[in-house]
Amino acid sequence: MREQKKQATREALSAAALRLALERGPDNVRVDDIAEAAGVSTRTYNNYFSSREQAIVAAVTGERETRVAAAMADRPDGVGLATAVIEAIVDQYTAPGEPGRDALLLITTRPALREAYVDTIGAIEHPLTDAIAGHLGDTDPHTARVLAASVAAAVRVALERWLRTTATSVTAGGLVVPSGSFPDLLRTTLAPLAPALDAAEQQAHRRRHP
Amino acid sequence: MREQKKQATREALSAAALRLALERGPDNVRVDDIAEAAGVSTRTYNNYFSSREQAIVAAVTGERETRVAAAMADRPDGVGLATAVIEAIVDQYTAPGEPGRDALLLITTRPALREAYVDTIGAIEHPLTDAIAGHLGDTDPHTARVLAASVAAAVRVALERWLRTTATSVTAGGLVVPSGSFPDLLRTTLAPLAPALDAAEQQAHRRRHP
DNA sequence: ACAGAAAAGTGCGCGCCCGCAAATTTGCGC
DNA sequence: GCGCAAATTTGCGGGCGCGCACTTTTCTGT
Repeated sequence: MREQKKQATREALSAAALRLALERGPDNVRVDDIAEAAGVSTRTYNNYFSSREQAIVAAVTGERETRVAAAMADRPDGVGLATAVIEAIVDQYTAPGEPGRDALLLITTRPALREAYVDTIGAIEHPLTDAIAGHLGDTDPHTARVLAASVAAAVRVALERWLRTTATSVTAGGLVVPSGSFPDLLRTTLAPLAPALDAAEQQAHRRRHP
Repeated sequence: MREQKKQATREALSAAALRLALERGPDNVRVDDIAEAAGVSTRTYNNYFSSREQAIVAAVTGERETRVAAAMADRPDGVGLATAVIEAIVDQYTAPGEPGRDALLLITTRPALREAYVDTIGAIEHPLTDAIAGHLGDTDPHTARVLAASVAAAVRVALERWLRTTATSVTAGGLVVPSGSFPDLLRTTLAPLAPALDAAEQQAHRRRHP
């Protein structure tokens, strides 16, 4: 029950942060406002988030770790590791849909928020490590960790590229007009890592059937 | 000449930061002290570094980008890409030697400094990207970028592991007693990425000789 | 139900970060 | 050398981040 309340507070804080940022623009939101809107003290706010940007993007990226873990768990063991990983990640960026469209627009527009958003990608490393380790048979968790970190790095590269190209293509209509879908970009970006994932998988297989 | 003076100021600042941190311990160094020691205003200090930690670790990691670029340039084209990259990186962590031994001890001891130190690894991405792109023939800079980012991520993983294991093995004598050499750990950690580097190299080769 | 422990929230205070605009220094053409 | 433009430095002011000690809330065992 403690845990529940904690998550509730955290969510209230990031929700308030996002709402206020959308209403007045991020630069016109004081930390005090966010804390007050969530009904906690400023100090408590800082116990949850160490920057305004973090609080705002958390409203969008909150349960990504869970979602990644679920997406990996959904892939049956039959499919190759590389495909499983790549498609699990692509899933993350196809589902979001409507609710946070203007939120994403806000984030991708302001440099400070963009940076904070990109930084959140690191959060997928842990679930990815576990999932990959599972596929590899837990024989070498070290390899799983390296591969997960590499995948996260590649996703970051894809995001940066996408943000850079779309930064100039945000039209007056207020809608993002990406030059190509982000899922495609993700697949292209992750492709160079497939050989590494395949090799690890094969080696694990070899180790299981010597 | 402007550029010279700027670099001089930067170096003076990080040198002062490191010296003071070593003398009094990092927590007893005010930003004002660093600025004063370097003969500039506090505000100028903040134009160069956005945190005390950054200034301190910069004294050790300053020209890493240059060194990585040089190490990659030294490898002849004959050697495989994977080997070239791995050995170029290993070079970075075998050469340092004496001058900053106590500095490194300080950095690896304090959590805040450790984090800042680990964060500096991202700086190798750019030179690595260029070098890899060179080896791949500039046909697909995107792939080079992804591979460089992955390598950097792997190095970060190696560092984190090394820091974690050595954190508990710092003895009363004040000397680090790593459980195995860091270069070996680096090679092991980077190994899973070799297939990806090889595959990219082969593909580039195929593209050059269709 | 109650006492004590453990954890979350809070007020205070210090120092740091950084935008802004004015002052100073540097670079360049004459 | 001189003066102008560009770049760098600086002081100021506001807001933020966080350690610390303390209060309040929640959990646990009896």
